[in-house]
Amino acid sequence: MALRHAVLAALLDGEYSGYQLAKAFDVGVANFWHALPQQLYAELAKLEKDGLVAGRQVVQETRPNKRLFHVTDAGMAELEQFAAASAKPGFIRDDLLVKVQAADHIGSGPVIDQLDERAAAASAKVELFGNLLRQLRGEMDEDEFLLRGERIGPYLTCLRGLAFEEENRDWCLRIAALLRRRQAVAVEGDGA
Amino acid sequence: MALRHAVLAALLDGEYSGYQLAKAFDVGVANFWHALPQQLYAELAKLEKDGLVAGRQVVQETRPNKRLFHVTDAGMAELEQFAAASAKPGFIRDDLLVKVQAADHIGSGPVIDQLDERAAAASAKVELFGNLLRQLRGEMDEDEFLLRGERIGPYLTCLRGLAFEEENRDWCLRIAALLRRRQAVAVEGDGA
DNA sequence: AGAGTCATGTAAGCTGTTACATGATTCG
DNA sequence: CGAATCATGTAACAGCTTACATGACTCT
Repeated sequence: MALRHAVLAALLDGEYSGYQLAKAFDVGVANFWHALPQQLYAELAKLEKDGLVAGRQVVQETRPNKRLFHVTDAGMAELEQFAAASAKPGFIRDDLLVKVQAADHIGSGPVIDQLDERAAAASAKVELFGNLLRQLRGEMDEDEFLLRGERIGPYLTCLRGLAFEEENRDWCLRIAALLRRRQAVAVEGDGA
Repeated sequence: MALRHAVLAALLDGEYSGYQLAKAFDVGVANFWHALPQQLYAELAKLEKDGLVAGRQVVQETRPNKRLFHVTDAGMAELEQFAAASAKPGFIRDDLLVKVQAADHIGSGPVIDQLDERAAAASAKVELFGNLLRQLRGEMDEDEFLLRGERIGPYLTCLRGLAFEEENRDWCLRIAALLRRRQAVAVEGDGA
């Protein structure tokens, strides 16, 4: 059970519909977990069946009706139990790393392009996370907020996401530049 | 197909048995992908059936016989095609982040312990990766090696792994310290 | 008029994890 | 003499991704 607890943790911030959760777990944000809408609808159904979340129907006029979910007492207990259990280490698993690993045995051109793309995507996320952090802490400065803020969970995971994307961006740019320089060196070598 | 290409990329460095690959893809190293032994044996069987790798039997006297695999021409073509296809972004997916996200709604004690553990594990990996990098570049200094070294793929992915684990360690230590301070502040508040 | 958003799912297939199974050798 | 290493798998299950399906409303 993996997504299960991520959904419960997300619902701590208030009531959300499947659709709203889907946006939060989407490519754009995904500061502490990632999942597709289908998975979320399925997981919410299971969570409700197990009594860990409860939903209430909200009738809308100009929009389709929706169901807003919140965590039940049983859900809180489940989360607490999860938090106490030992966590397995999280791993990097990234296609782009595989390509870089192979880059000197295959054509590095396409890999360089993808490093550039990824760097741009990472930059965008850095900015996004920066904005999100500013929004979460509001008027307070960071130290003050972290010590006395009421809901710091999302802020902390967002900090991790920010650091991750910054590293990502820097690494991609560095490796792209390097592979380009190596291409140039290889051509020189051919000429001599 | 995900693991598939990771295995092909790993086999670019030479011949490996399933067992040896399993160690490389294990918790300890896993600088660009992670997988369990069972998965690797299964994947190698599939890759061989598809003609992307070929194995040769090595008879040993004091040890069980083993099969060493290498990438075929078809395998290289497959890798090249993979490298050209656009990569989907890699996501963070980590139990510990979920726990931190929920930390201010549940008991933060167990979470703090796990942050400490994770920081220690990350430190160990930082050292491991540092050694690996030194070993890979040998006598050369880094810039020289990166520009003119023959096989830099593993070095580059290891750099990414190193940066990731350093971030991981720093974040865990920072958050653990913070949550402890908040516990102290909360107690003060109760007393007042 | 077409694209995007709101809103919710089903079904099939692929990938990854957990548990189980075996057996000799080497190291402490 | 017990634990770890070498060496290879099978079987069952859980989790994730891709493709498909529907329909009204809003913005450009």
